[in-house]
Amino acid sequence: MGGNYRLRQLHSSCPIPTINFQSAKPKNSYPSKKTSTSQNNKKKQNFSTTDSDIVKWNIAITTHMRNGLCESALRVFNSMSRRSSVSYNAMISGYLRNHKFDLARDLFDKMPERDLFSWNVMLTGYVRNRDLKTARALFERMPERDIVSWNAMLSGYAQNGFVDEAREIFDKMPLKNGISWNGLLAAYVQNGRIEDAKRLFESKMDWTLVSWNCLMGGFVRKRRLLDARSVFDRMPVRDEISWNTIISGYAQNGEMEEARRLFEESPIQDVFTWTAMVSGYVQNGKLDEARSIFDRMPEKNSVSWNAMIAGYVQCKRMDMARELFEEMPSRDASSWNTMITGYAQSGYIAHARNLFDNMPQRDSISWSAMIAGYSQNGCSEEALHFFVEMQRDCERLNRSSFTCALSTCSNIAALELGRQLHCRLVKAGYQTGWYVGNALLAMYCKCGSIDEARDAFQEILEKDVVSWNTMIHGYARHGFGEEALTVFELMKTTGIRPDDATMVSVLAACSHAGLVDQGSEYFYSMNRDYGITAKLVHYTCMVDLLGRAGQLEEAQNLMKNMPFEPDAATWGALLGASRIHGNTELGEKAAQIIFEMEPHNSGMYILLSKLYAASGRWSDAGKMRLEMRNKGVKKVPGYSWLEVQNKIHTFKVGDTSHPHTDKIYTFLEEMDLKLKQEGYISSTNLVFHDVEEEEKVHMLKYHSEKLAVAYGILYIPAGRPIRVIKNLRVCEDCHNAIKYISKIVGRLIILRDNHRFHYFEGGSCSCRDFW
DNA sequence: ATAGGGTTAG
Repeated sequence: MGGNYRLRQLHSSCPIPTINFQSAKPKNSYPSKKTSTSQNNKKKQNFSTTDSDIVKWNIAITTHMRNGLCESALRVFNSMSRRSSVSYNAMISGYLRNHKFDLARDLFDKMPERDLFSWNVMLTGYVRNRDLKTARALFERMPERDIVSWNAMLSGYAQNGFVDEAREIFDKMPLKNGISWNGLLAAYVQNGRIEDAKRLFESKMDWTLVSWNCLMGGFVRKRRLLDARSVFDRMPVRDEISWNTIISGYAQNGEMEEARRLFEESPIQDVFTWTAMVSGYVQNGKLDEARSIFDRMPEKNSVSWNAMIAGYVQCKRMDMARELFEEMPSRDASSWNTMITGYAQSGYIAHARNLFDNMPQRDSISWSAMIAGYSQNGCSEEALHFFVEMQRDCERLNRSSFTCALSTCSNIAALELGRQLHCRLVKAGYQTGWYVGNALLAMYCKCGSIDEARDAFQEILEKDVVSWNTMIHGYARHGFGEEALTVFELMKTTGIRPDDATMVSVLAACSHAGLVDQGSEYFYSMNRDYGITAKLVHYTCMVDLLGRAGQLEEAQNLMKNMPFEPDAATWGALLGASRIHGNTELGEKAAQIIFEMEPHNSGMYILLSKLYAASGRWSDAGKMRLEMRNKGVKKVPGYSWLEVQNKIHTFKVGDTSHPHTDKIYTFLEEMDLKLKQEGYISSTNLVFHDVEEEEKVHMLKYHSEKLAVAYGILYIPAGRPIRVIKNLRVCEDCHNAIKYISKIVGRLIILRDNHRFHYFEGGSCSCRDFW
């Protein structure tokens, strides 16, 4: 590289022959500060450099570097006959500013005499490069340190989630200033340790305005509005940021009236204030109010446009979103990403792909949006392909792309990839901090590794309500109702208030574990103990709980008497219960109502036709299928997939496209014999009657989950669990067969369907056949 | 002339 070569020359050929400054001077390249003619004359006369000349050249270097012109800066540097350490420092700092880390380090290593500035510049370089280990080593090697060095080290730790290390530095510093105090405060706030932040704040007076804002922002992020407000009220001085923080706090929490009142009271409304209001209304589903504010904004930037677009996207009004997207003056990556997400989640994956291909600059969010889109649309192979490409494309995953990637792993249940991400996350120093812990926890839950989920949960230092909810929900979905309730009891002792989401998980846990009485008790305790008003979703949980336990009468009574109109999910719970307990009449009634609510819900047709088939009403079952065809309802195709050696293998019904198809089918044929010996009978009455008996058996045999399980048994080493994911609910016959298979092959088979986890082991399933 | 911090909207 030219730059390196020239540097080497520079250092090996000292002293450099004096050159004519005038001719080497780049045109218009340095500040036209007045220079006395006498000095210039003197310079010309004896070809020597004065100190004030060096200063001028140094300024030139800095100017070039600030404009991103590293080459020009280097040219100036090379042309100098004498250099001070400032010249070197300016070069090093400039290289770092322009992300040329290696050049900076080379020059630092080669410079003749390093002063405190040089060390501090380099220290910051390592910190910015997030190489805390090397930064610390350099810090220890420094011949002397001043408060700048200490603060740089402190903030390095703080920004990368090493709160305890930051605290260590803070405690060791011989001298602290406002920056040091605020650095530690921000470390706590950014890493979610709001209680520590609060304690620190109370330990001293005379905080700067920024620190007041910082603490208030921390409370807002934790949704502790009362605490945030008390900080706001106690602040000795307020700036725009203080007002904007509290206003957006209220807006994000749906308290729009208070937000509006403060908006009017605020001395200044800037683009932040206005946008906070717009997004507040958007987040509370009040699109018209949001739009009217948006239209009245005196000044908009891309964030404001994006907030409004996101509002339309949320309501799946992609036409309106598109209109604004086309109309906005300058789109940033976020605008594109919002649209991509919107299209992908509305099922327009091709539209999403089109935008993705055409956007000027993709970031990790764009990739994640496509991956999530593909996996939600059942295209897990494309999802995985994009995932691998993303890692290649993004040179460094940042904290939020890690979180996105983790949630992608959760969606497609790619446990191995998730584990790898976990390792890379630790290496990058991101294992703690906002959201990352919860994302890891959720990943392990959804990927079906409840033990690793528990470990991840225990590693979260300051568990928030989301952490607890995720853990409880995870246990519930895995069928570990008792464990879920134990965690819930533990949560109550920590002083974290359960919220309505907690209670959904708790009720679901009772439901999956068949704990009717306990579930009812929890349901009544919601309001009594925690002041939580039961929402429709809680009633639906109760219908599910009672229904599964066979108390269909009670379930119906609850639906009649509850203060809400049942929605499709409520009726769905009743339908599921009717199916389990063979009550065709009730199931039919529920299904009819769901048809009216969701005429294109293919799952319901299939569930109902199975219900008919199960009770031998073949013609009704056939009618359902015909009606489905007439109405143009498309059946969502069933997929199952599993991860083997970092690859996702996807199967659909009767799939023969897999390279190991022959082995899989041979295995299943052999398994068939063994199954029969074990007493398994294929429940052929569960498929449509107008299929020939022989074909029926065939269809059942080749369901996607069976193919995936077979592949797993063949290619996953003995002793390891086989984890299969299905995008729909597991077929009843397959469920039955897999129970037997688990016994015959002596393997643990973990199946995630779109409702819960099934642990097949030794001939039985953790769902106890209720799902 | 060169080095350190933090807060608000998508």
